Amino acid sequence: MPQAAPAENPRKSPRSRIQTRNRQIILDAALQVFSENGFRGATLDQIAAEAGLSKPNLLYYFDSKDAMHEALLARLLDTWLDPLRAMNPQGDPKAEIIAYMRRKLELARDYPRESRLFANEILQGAPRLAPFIQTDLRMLVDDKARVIAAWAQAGRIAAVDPHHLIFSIWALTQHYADFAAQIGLIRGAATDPMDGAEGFLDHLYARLLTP
Amino acid sequence: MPQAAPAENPRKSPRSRIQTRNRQIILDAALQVFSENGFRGATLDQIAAEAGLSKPNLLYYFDSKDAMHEALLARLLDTWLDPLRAMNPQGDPKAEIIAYMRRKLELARDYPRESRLFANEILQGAPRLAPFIQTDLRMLVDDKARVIAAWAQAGRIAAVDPHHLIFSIWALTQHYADFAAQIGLIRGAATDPMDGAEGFLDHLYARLLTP
DNA sequence: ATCAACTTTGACCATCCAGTCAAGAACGCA
DNA sequence: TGCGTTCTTGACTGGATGGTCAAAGTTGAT
Repeated sequence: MPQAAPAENPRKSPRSRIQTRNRQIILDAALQVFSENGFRGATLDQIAAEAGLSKPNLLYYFDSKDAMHEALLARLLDTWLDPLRAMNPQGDPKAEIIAYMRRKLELARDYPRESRLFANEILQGAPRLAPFIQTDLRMLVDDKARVIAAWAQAGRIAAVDPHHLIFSIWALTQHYADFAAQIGLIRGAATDPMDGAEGFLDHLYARLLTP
Repeated sequence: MPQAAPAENPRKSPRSRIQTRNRQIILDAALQVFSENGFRGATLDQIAAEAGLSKPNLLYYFDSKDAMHEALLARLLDTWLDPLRAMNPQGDPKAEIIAYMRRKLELARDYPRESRLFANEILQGAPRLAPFIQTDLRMLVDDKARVIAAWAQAGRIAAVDPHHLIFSIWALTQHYADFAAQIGLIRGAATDPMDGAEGFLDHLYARLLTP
């Protein structure tokens, strides 16, 4: 009985140094390839090449292409909600909202591949994220929407639809990651696509929210 | 010599009623499938099923899967620039910009599949649209950016970066088409994802642009 | 040094999928 | 109705691709 039964254990909870290291390398490569080509557009051979490992080796660490994708999404969701969670109902309304926008903009700048992976997923109708969006994300958004509504009610910010406000922050910040190719082609590849974005968005939300 | 030489002519410039009708049916089906699954995720079998035609029949009207995709993008670009083109340098600045935003929002509402097709393309790095974006779109954007800059200079609207202003309009309007799945899951599938969007965006740009 | 467990890979398989082909069906003009 | 042209399709092909397998290489505890 060769290759006894490393089948299940090692992949679920990596223990050895090699395990952790290679799983990390594979996920990085997979993120690169998935975010560039979408799930179906990505091939294991591409990921293997990117990771510098053989294709069967990939499948030693992950049960399937799907498993890699799932692991990436799980890793992503871990940090995706944090910026919104951090919005403090006790803080200054305008400052809190703008700080949230800035954190999202930072995510778009620092993790554009994650943003594109997410965008790809939603574009396809969110087949794998629907459960998460419908529950965790929805509850969080509804919660914060109530906070914003209360701020507006109290006249501490202008009266705006809280949901649309949140959507606008998502749209405006993620646009710089998801549509970077377009921005680069229009403003010239030389200039950083995000140059001036923070100033513009600061100004926009300051204007929008001032009562 | 069977199937003499319908090879080139009929596909380039459809003449018969059947030609026009079936090319149309195929493009509609292809748009549906491409926008749902991306180019690589779409299969000819899916498109054939959606169109109610056999796969070889598809390839009688279009030389390849690529040709269908190209035809769709060409058709899309025909109308994609019009709303921005229509922005009138002689008109009232704020009204012109808001009218442009509204036209884009209408496009997102009426042609969400086209919007997603476009988004898919840009997400993949705009491989097939780069030539168009780098020339036609870029020139148009630069042109209108100058108009907006002049308006700002003259104090007729608030001082904003014209490029970021245009990007913000793209981001905010297309978001409702491209991320419709997410919005639907958060606000409940019952309510129209675009409900309240126009009011919110009107308010946003009115606030942003008032000097 | 030894051995069992862990890691790596070349060769392979089954399926999917874009595209081909030749024969047959439908159309439209005489 | 007859006939050339236009349409349609079942059966097929070649290459890509996700995944398997058994053998070989490596590691680390004793």
